[in-house]
Amino acid sequence: MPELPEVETVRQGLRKLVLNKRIEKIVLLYPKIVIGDSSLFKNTLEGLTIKEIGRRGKYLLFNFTEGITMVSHLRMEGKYFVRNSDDEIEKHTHVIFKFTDKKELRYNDVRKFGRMELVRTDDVFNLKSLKKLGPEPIASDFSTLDFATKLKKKNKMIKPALLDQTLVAGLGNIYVDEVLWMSKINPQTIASHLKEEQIKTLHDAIILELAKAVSAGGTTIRSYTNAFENSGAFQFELNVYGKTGELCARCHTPIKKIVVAQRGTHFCPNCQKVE
DNA sequence: AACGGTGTTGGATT
DNA sequence: TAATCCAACACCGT
Repeated sequence: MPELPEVETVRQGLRKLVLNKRIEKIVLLYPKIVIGDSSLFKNTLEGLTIKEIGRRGKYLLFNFTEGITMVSHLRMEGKYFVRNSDDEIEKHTHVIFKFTDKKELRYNDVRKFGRMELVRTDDVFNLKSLKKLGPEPIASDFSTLDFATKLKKKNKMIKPALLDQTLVAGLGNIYVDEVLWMSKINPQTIASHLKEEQIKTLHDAIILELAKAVSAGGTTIRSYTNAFENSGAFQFELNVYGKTGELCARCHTPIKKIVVAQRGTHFCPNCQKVE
């Protein structure tokens, strides 16, 4: 499911739903979702209150009282929603955060790939997974110059380079295909071969596209919903992802799908020529 | 009905 | 060090 726009939309919904709620009890139906000692996870969180919910890249950061943070990654299909404590437990619910007001936050994940982990709030950005993240894709953090310098050193195709989160945080398979189409860059172009002008275009497309997707509440392909269980609307703005065989909006050439770095990759063979 | 593909990440391998 | 491959899991469409 979720790339940066979806995670951000989930974050905004969760803030409205669970901020300042106190956890009375944690129920772990599938403890493997938790990284580290699951009893410690449970014992630590019981009694704490959710004070803020942040985001870094595709990671949600739940800040609790007592200087504790839960780092949560939804991976492919993780989702959070709120239920009453007497509502039936759905099939793929794995973690339940029961609040003192008889509401509960439930973590649901069909594929069980998502993970959550407790760390001291002061140590969050020392986590290996967060430490490696590149800048947030907003103009104030994401410098064109720095992006260009790093790309010139990458002896790797641009698509996997953008997916690995170190050049810029938050892009996944959908938005990478979209921003490359926007920038007329072939996904198999070696990053170091990109021209100055293309890098600038790509940089700006990343910022703009992700901002637009956040405004639209993210992209729902099959299962993504936000914390209120609403779908996003950005799927209607996509130009290449899932459009195999449909005509390119710019030049009317059929969109092609290939595999690049083990990921399905959609592009226009006419607009996005290899450099 | 079996098989390949699915929005992600990180550990193993080279 | 860095690039590449693949497992973790369940479901869906062909």
